[in-house]
Amino acid sequence: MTAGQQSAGRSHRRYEPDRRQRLTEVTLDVIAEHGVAGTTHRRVAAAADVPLGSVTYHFASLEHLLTAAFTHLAETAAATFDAQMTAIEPGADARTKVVEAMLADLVDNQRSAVLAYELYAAAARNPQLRVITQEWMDSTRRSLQRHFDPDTAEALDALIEGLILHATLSTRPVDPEKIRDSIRRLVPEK
Amino acid sequence: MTAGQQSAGRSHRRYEPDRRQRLTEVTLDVIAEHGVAGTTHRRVAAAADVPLGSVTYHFASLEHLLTAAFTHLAETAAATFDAQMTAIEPGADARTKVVEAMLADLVDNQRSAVLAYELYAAAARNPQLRVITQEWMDSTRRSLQRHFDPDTAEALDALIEGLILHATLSTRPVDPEKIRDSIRRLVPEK
Amino acid sequence: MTAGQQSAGRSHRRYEPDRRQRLTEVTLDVIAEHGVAGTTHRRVAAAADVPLGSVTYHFASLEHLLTAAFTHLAETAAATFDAQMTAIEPGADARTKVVEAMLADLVDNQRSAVLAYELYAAAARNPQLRVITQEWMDSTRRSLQRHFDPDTAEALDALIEGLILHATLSTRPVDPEKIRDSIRRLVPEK
Amino acid sequence: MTAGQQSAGRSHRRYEPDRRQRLTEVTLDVIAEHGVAGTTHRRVAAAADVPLGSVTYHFASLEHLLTAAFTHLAETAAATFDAQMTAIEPGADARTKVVEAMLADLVDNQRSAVLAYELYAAAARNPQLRVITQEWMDSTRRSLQRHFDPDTAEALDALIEGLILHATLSTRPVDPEKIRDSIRRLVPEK
DNA sequence: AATGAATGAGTATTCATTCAT
DNA sequence: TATGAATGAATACTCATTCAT
Repeated sequence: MTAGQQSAGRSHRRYEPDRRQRLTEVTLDVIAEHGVAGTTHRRVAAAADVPLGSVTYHFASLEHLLTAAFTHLAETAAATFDAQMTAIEPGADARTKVVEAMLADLVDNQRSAVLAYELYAAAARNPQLRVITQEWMDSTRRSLQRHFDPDTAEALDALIEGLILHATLSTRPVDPEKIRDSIRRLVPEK
Repeated sequence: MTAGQQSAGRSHRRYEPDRRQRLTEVTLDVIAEHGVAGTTHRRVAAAADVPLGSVTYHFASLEHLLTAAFTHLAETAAATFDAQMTAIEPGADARTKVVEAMLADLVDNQRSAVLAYELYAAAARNPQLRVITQEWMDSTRRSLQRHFDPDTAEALDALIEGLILHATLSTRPVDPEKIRDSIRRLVPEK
Repeated sequence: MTAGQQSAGRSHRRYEPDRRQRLTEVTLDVIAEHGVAGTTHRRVAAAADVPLGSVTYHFASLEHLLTAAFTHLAETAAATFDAQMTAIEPGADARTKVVEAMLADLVDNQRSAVLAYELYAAAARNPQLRVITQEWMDSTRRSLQRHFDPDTAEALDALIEGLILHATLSTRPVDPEKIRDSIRRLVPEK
Repeated sequence: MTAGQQSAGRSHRRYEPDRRQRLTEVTLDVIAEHGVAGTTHRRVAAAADVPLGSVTYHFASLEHLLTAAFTHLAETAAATFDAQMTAIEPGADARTKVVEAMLADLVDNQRSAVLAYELYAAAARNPQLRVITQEWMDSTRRSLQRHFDPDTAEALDALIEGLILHATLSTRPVDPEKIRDSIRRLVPEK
C-alpha cells in the first residue's frame, strides 16, 4: 500500500489461462468492500495479486470490468436462488422455505445485498446495465413460479426485495417473525 | 481556457447567504448525473457556478458534503410523502391513493429513484449513513400509519419499495394494473 | 469488446508475403493522421488490420518502423517528382510545368506536406534521419537539373520548398499567380 | 530521473505570480530537446522545477500548453526579426543584411529552426495552429516590406524559409555564398 | 467570509517490448 | 514465422485538501 503497486512474492509472467474470469470474481470482492466508487484497476490488481497492466489488458476499460463483474453477480445469484427453489420438496410450504432462504442469506452475509445495491445504483443511471437487472428479475420470477402462479410470483418477488432492502438498511436487528408475517399476508395459504 | 479550473463568466465575491444550502441541493443533481463515484468538489462547484474554494470552505470534506446532501434528500422525500398521505381525504381508499402517488413519482422522474439507490448503496457499506435511511423508513411508516395499522404499514412499505425498485430497474414499461393488484393482495379491503 | 487490444473480425494467420512493406505504407497513414507523437505499434496494427505482435515482429522497435516509413516516403516522393520532370517535353517552359506540378500536389492533398513536415521536425533533432532528407534533396535537385543549371536548380528547390510550406501553413487560399510570379522572378526566361 | 518526480531542494508552496508565463517558455526548451512527441507534463514540470500538479493546474490540457508555447515562439521570433529589419540603416543593402541575419541565426542555434518545424508539423495537421503560423508569416512580410515591395517581400519570405529549411536538414555544411547568390537572383539590385 | 493558487496522491489508460507457444 | 498474453513504465489528467491573501 505504501510501497509500489506490485505485491512481492510473485514471480515473472505467471501463465494463467482463466485469469480473465478470476478478475471478474475478484472485482466483486472489491466492489463489496469499497463500492463502485472505490473500485479501481489498482485495487482489483492488488486483490487478484496480478500486475496492474494485466487488468487493463483483459478489460479495455473500467466500465467493461464492472459490467463483466455485475453480469457474473447476477448469473451466480440467480443460479443459487433457483437451486434453492428447486430443492424445495413437494408438499412443503414454499412460503416458509422462501423466508428461510432470505433469512439465511441476510444473516450470514451482508455482502450479496451490498453488491446488489451497487448494481441497482449503477443500473438506475445506466440503461445498458438494466439488461442485467432485467434478466436477473426474470430468472428470479421463473424460479418462484416453480411454486407460485405468475402474478403471485411477481408480487412476491417485489415484497422479498423490499423486505431485504429494509432489513439491510435498518439500524435495528431483523425480526424474522415480521418477515414471515408479511409474506403470509401477501400469499395466503392455499 | 487560459486559467486553471475555475469556471469563467462569474464576477467577484457574489453575496449569497444561503449558499451552503444551495450547495447541498446542487450536490444531489451531481449525484443523480454522475453517481457518488463521480461526485467531486469540482463538479459541484461547476454545477453551482461557484469557485472551487467555496465548496471546500462550506464543507470540510467530501464526506460531509455527501452526508448533507443525502440527509436533505431523505428529509425532503419523507416530507413529500407525508404530505401526500395527509392529503388523502377520509373515506377514500388509501390503497388506491398510495398507488397513484407511486405511479406519479415513477412516471415523471427517475431522478428520485436514482438518488435513493445511491444512498442505499452507500448506506449498505457505511453504518453512519444508515441513520439517515432508518429515519427515512420510520417516517414513511408513520405516514402510512395515518391510514393503515402498524404491521400493515411496515409490510406495505417494503412492498412499495420493492415494486418501485423493480419498475426502475426493468427495461419494460410499468404496468399500473399489476402494481395495483400487488398492493390489493397485501392489503385486502377493510 | 471482451478481449484485450486485438482487433476483432480477423481470422487466424493470414498469409501475406509483403506484410512488412504494407506496414511501412500504413505507418505513413498513421503519421499523417496522428503525427509522429501519436504513432504507436497499436495504431499501426489496427490501421493495417494485423495483430499487434505482427508489427513488433517485423520491426524491432518503433524507431525502426518510423525510419522505414520515412525512407519510403522520401523515395516515393522523389521518384514521383523525377517522373514529373522527365515528362516535360523539350521546348516546353519548364518553369510553368514545375508550378503546375506543385499546384496539383497542393490542391489534392495536404497529406504529402504533412508527412514531409513530420519528417523535417524529426530530422531536425535526429541526425540519422538527415540522411533521408539529404538524399531526398539531392534527388530533387538532380531532377530539376534536367531542365535548369545546378545553381538555379538549388535556388529553385529552396524557393519551391518555401512556397509550398507557406501555402500549407496559411489560412488563406493559394494564389497560383503569385506562385508563378515568384518562380519567374528567380528564374528569368532564357 | 530515477527517483520520484519532485526535484529536491525546493521548499513548500513557493509563491510565483508569473509561473504560467514561465511555463510556456520552459515548454519551448522541452520541445526543442524532445520534440512535440516527447513533450510531457512531467518533463515540463521537471524543467521548470515545479510540481507536476502545477503544470496541469495552469494548463487544462497538453494541447493548451503547446498552443501557448507555440504562440509565444511565433511572437518572439516575429519581434526579433522585425527588430533586425528595423535596425538596417538607410542606404545599406537590405539583401545583405537579411542574409547576415539568417546566417547568424543558423550558425549559433539550430534551436529556432527545430522549434519552427515542430510548429509546422503540428500546424499542418491542426488548423487551429495555423492561426499562429499565418500571423507569423504576415508579421515577417510586414518586416520585409520595410525594405522591399510587397510582392518581393512575399517571394523573399518563401525563399528564405526554403533556404533555412534545406540548410537545417542537410548533412553538409552551409555555403554562405550560395545563399547570398540565391537571394540576389530573386532580388536584383535596385 | 471567501477564494485563487498550489500540490501530492491517485486514476484510467496507453504503450513498447518481451516471451511462451 | 507468427501471435496472444503479459507486464512495468509512463502518460494525461483529476482530485481532495491546504493555505496565503
